Amino acid sequence: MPEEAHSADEEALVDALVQSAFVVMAVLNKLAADHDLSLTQLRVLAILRDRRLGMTALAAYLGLEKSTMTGLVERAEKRGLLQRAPHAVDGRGVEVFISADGAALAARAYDQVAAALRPVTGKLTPTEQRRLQTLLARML
Amino acid sequence: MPEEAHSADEEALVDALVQSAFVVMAVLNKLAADHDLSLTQLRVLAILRDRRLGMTALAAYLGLEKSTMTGLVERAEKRGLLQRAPHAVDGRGVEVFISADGAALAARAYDQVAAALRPVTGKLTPTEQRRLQTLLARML
DNA sequence: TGCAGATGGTTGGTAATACGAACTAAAAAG
DNA sequence: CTTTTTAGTTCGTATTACCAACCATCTGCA
Repeated sequence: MPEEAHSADEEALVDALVQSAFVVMAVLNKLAADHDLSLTQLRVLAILRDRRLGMTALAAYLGLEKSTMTGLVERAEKRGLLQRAPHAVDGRGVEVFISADGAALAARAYDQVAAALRPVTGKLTPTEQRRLQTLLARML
Repeated sequence: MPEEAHSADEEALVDALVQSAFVVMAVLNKLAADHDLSLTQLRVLAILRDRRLGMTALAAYLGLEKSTMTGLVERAEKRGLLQRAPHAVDGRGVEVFISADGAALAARAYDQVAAALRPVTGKLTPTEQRRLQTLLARML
């Protein structure tokens, strides 16, 4: 028994969204791999581009358990992409923030994402691109 | 040095695409987890909904190494979601195909994806939804 | 026909990801 | 000043995924 009836239109939209998600993810994944990063690590760098966060907050952003973060951050720190420092006020807390190397890598990766997606986005005219962007923005 | 200059428009579109990809992925991931599946396993089920494939072909669809497939398919088979049979003609080959249970689960999951995305897609009017779908389809 | 090379899969080893449960230390609440 | 909550880490486990090495079979070609 289906959860709920759905129209052909809805089906088409869901398909399109899922498919485009996989395309984007494939690009991100490959790009991350080129830099010897996992997708998650790339996400961490992206998140910390303009923020400093504690482990728990970071985990929340990513939708992961905090216990997962320890190793993740540890490895990134060992590679000099992130840094950890005890929280100024809260004696338990740790603040994670991006290093210069990490920021540079994040910036480079960002450009590469745009470049890698250009063949895809390029199939639309500039007007269409703006319309697509607007629709997606409205949806999120 | 940036790979290539990019406009503010392009940046906005890339951001929107990436963000929507993560939203969709989060939905898929959670949904898969609800069924005790990984995202990859869910993908396998989706792919095999209307096909039988060999291990190598399946790996190609997923963009993974064939050695990765062995364990993946093995576990899914053990759970009765997939089946394996020697290829009729090619003595080396294995054909992987979905079982009745697997198909049922895939169908259920599909409905749930649509349902889970409804709060998101629902932010657009039906007309906008159609336009979005059209634009995404043109792009892919 | 017969053998060299290509192809399909598995195996084994390794690293990373992610979870949950249990634990320490510090902070907040009472 | 206890009790409880919160922040992070540690430990054990399963899964994902890769690579290299490895059979078995199949294909091309001499």
